[in-house]
This record gives sequence, structure tokens and C-alpha cells, in this order.
Amino acid sequence: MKKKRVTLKDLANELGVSISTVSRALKDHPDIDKNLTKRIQALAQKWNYIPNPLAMGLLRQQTRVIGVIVPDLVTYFFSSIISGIEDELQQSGYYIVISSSKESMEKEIECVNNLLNLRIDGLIVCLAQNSNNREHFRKVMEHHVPLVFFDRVCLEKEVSTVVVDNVSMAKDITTHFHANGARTLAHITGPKHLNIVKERAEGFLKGLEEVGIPYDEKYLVHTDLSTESAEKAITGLLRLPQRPDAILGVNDTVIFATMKAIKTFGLKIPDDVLLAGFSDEFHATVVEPNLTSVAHPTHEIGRNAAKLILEQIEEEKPIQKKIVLNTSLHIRASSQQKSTITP
Amino acid sequence: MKKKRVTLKDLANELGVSISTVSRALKDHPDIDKNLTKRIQALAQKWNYIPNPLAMGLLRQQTRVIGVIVPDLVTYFFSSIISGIEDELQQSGYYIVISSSKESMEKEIECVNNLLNLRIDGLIVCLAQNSNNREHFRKVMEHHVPLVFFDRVCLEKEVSTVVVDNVSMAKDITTHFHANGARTLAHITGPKHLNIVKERAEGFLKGLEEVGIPYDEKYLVHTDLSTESAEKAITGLLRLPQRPDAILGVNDTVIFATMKAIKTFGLKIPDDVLLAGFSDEFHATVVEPNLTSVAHPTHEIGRNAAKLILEQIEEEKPIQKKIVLNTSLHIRASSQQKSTITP
DNA sequence: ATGAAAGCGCTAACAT
DNA sequence: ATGTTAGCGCTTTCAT
Repeated sequence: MKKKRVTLKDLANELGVSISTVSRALKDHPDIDKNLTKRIQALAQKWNYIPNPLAMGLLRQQTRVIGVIVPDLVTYFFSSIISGIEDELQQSGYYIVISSSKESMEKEIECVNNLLNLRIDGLIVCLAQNSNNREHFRKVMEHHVPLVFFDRVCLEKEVSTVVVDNVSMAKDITTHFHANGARTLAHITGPKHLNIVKERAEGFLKGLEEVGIPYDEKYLVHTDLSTESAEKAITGLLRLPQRPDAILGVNDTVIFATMKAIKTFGLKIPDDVLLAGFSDEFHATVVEPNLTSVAHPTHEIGRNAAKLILEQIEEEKPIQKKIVLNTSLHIRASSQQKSTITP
Repeated sequence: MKKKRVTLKDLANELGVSISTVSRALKDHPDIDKNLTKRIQALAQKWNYIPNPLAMGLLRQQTRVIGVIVPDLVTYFFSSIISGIEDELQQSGYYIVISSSKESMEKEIECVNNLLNLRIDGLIVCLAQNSNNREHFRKVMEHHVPLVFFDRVCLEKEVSTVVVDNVSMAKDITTHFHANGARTLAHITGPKHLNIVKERAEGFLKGLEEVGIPYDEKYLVHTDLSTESAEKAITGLLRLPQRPDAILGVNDTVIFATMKAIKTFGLKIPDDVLLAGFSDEFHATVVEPNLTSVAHPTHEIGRNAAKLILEQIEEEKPIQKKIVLNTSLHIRASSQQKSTITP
């Protein structure tokens, strides 16, 4: 038998009272007779009455849905952040609708429009690799939809963000490379306009300065974050007259591609080249040698982004806050000269 | 300035016509004057009118939201399937709300109820590790909400499913192990009631039979699919008087845990133990040695599950279909005896 | 203490 | 060819 969801009307009809009485009783309105209230609540319970979110949404002009846009769904970094967002939001009775921009700004714009049309109550975004236009986000703000960026951010002056201290981590790795005997350091990074790219490169340069190695632009190469362009980058570096003896990747994915290329060149890690990346993907401890990486508190990034959204929904106004989360540098075999590893 | 979404009423007021005229004009109703229709459509375009999905949903009793429940969000297997679901559904104008059961049936029941209360138009599920009760899914069917299971399935007689041929793949790996010199074969698997566990174990036994190795229950050990219980399982196996020289894992995650344990035992892969898993996680080609694994067509699994849901929504009745997708066995270093690898 | 009515945005049957 | 009305499920103001 077709089981239709029970409505207030159904309850009202059954008990011979009006819809508004039922509505009030269900929220313990003091005006309603205590006894009637009890009977109504009992029936609602028995019939498993659940308010229709569509009707509520129409009335209150809100959906209790938060949109999330990430560059991809399949890397551990993002899925684990999403997991954090979900944990936080579902406690507050919000749902999340996830869209993947597939690292493309066009797709990102499409996602934003779709979600806006869905009438989401808030939007959490990590920028696509080539996203350099901010119009679509301006639109989000014009519609007064709370907005939060994480990791790859923009419009920082107006929008809340959740980030990590990229500069100091990149600097730390650079000096760590030097302490392990590296003298020709390279950095394989991403598109120039991304904040994480700028910040990590800045840290890299600061590190070089600290250990007194002059900066040579040949050793800072940009990619579009794809495996292919990372391979191209590493190949170029290894073919230099003076090849690098340490490479910092803008993330682990780039480094994994790098690792394979280095091995096919017949070079050994860490004997010939030291390696380190960012984001501490799950497989960092599974590759050989284990990869040194900056571990982002992914779950916490997600939770914090969600909290910032909830805050804005409650305050009913945009908030500009910047949350900087602590990362930790996991030093593993890939960045340690054999001689410096205590036997 | 607060930018409210424009409604039919706004358009009607502006043009001095009734709401229904606007509504009709927007869907090119033949009754409406061609000229008026043009003016209305022009204004709608200019003011960027988008129908309110909440109002439409309330009217049509549908949300255009499909719920997806997976055991976890962070493994490549699931996130990649979700990616496939998304690709298929967004083309049809559906949104997906993803929930993670965290491998717990209690959480799974909660997710089902939440999504049902959200009034989803369909539900796609991969069972939690310990899910053995079917009541919550019966409820979904009673509410006439289209349901599709993938990978870990149940109620196959009544519900559409998307699966792979586990039996034959497990059998193939088993005989492959034997061909590579293994004589004491073990299988680390999951909870007994899961279809994938039963099927892969069945294939394993069939393989043993084919190569004439008698089955010894000591070498078939169940886990709850967690890293910890996988470690316990492998430790137990390695301590047997006659330790296995080949191990088939019910999935790659189990095998990754196994790999670490084997290495700490001072054993070599594949010299001492051959290894193979299921699901071909992204890092299968990143671990050392590269892992032999059955590659599931994850994206296709997602697309097919989505298609089955859409089909049921269109047909307006439950459909019981079983789609069996082809997998491919990726043979890599972990399962090949050195001697058999051509030099 | 309870009910009637309006309205959230939209569609469709029913006027005119 | 266009307008009026009712209704989807709910809350809330205004009667009574």
C-alpha cells in the first residue's frame, strides 16, 4: 500500500480539531489545553509525523542545505575535509550538497549557479586550480548567502576563510632540506594566482635566504597541478646541468608523480634527491621511501569551515574571520640523508 | 542592497498581468499571445528569474534530491563512485546529498531516516560493514522511494543492484597465486553476512579446488574491515606453524595493513608472501612493491546506480534489475614470484 | 483555548 | 487569450 507522509491536516482530521491547534500543540504552545496537547503529540508520535521540510523551507525561505564545492572528490585531502564538514553540519540539522569543480573555473561557475538556484543556505568553497575570476562569488554575496573559503581562498578581505600557515611550513622544510645536506633546492608548485602557491613559494624563498642559498628562478617551476605537468616539471629539473638535490612539492600528488619520474631516471631517494610535499595524503606512509609531508588537520579544516557558515547563518550577516590552523611537519625517510639518520 | 530572488508575482506586477499568465508564458503555452509571451520571457531573462525549487517541490511532492549512503567518504573506491553518481545525476538536474554510515548500522539507520525526512526522491546505498537488519530499507520501499544498492547489497530479489563478479575474480587470483608457486594460500576477509565477503570467499575456495589444494579453515580469517583487525588477522596467520605464502585480501585497505605487518615481520613481498587485493585503490601503484588488485569500474558503478534510480523515478514503480559490471585484474609485482618475472 | 485566514511560490482546473 | 481560485504543508496574525 502506498504510504503517504502524514501531515498536520491528517492529524487534525483524525482528532477533529483545526490544523493550527495541532501545529501549536506540537510545539507545546501554552495556550493549548495540556490534555489536548498530550493527545495530539501522542498521535503524531504514533503516526510518525515529520514536518515537511519543503513547506517549512518555503515559509522560512531556507532549505537547511549547505553547498560545498571542491576541486575534486577523490583525493583524500578533500574527502576528508568534506567528512569534517558533514560531521559538524549534520549535528545542526543541515544537509550538504557536494559539487566538484574538477579544477575548472567554468565548472565552478556552473556549480555556484546551480547551488544558488537550489536556494542553499550557505556555501563552502575551495577554489579550482584556474579560478581567477571572482564574479560568481560576488553574486553569492549579493544574494546574502553565507560564504566560506578554505585552503585555496580569495576575497579574504570580505569573506571568512580557513587556512594553514603555508609560509612558515615551506620555510621549515627548506631549512630542513639544507640541514640534511641539500645545496641545490627546487620547488615544484602550481598556478601563480593561487594563495597556497604564493605562500609556499614565499616560504621556500625565505628558507633559501635563511640558509644563504641564492634564489635561481630555474628551480621554481609552475604546473597546473596535474600529474602530467608535474612529470614534465621534474623531467626538466633533472635535465638541468646542475640537477636539484632536494625538491619541495606544492602538494603530495605532485610529489608522487615526481617520485616515479626520479626512479625511472635511475636516481635514489633520498640518496640523490630529498623529497617533501604538502597535505600528507594517506599514502605518504605507504610509498617507498615514506614521504615527508606537511599534515593538514583536514577534519578540523572541515569542521571550522562549517562552524563559520553556521555562525553567519545565526548572526544573519556576513562575517569576515580568518582561521589559521596548525599543521605539523611529518619528517620521514624521503627527506633525510642516510648519514644523518641515526643508525 | 538585499537582493531578493524574483518571483512570478514580481514579473506579473511589473507587466500588469496575472501570475498565471506569466507562468504559462514561461512555458510557451499556446494560449498566450505570442507578443506577450515574448515580453514576459524577456523580462524573466533580464531579471534572472529562476523558479523556486521549494515551491515546485511542495507542489509536485518531490525534491530532485537523491540520497547517497556510503560506509566512508575517504577511500578512493567510494569517492570515485560518488563522482560517477554525481556526473550522471547532475545532467538530469538532480542533486545528491551524501551521508557516511561510518561502517555502522546504527549510523546507517539514522542516515536513512534523515534522508527520508528530507523527502529525497531516491536512495543509493552501499551497506555498512555490520549492516544485517533490513527494516530501514523496507521503510524506504514502503514510502515508495526508489532504492538502489551497489557493491555491498541486500534484498536482491526486490531491489536493483550494481555489482561485480566477485566469485570469478577471486577464483582467478587464487589460481594465479598457485601458478606463481604459492602452495599455502590464505584469505583475509570481512564480516560473514556481506555479499562481497561470501562471494569472494566462494571464489577463493573454487580456486583452491581447481588447483587441488585442500581447504583449511585456519587460512580463511574474518575481520571487520578495519586496519586494526586486519593487522590482527595477518599476525595470526604469520604465526601459524605453516605460514601462508600467498594472501588474498577482501579489499586493498586490508592488504595495505597486511603489507606493513609483513614488513615488520622481516618478510619480503613477493619473495616470501604473494599479495593481492580488491578495488585497486589509487595507491596500489604507489606502494612498494606495486599491488596486484582487481580494478572495479568505480565511475561506471556510480553512473549505473544513478541510471537505475532515474529509471525508477521515470517509471514510477520499483524495478528489480541486477547490473554486473566487468572488473579487470591488474597483475603487478606483489603477486609475482621473482623467478617467474621475465628478467 | 481554539479556529479561520493569509501567505510563502508555484501550477492547473475552472471560469470568463 | 487571460484571470481567478484552490491547494501543496506549514506558521502566524487576527478573530472569537
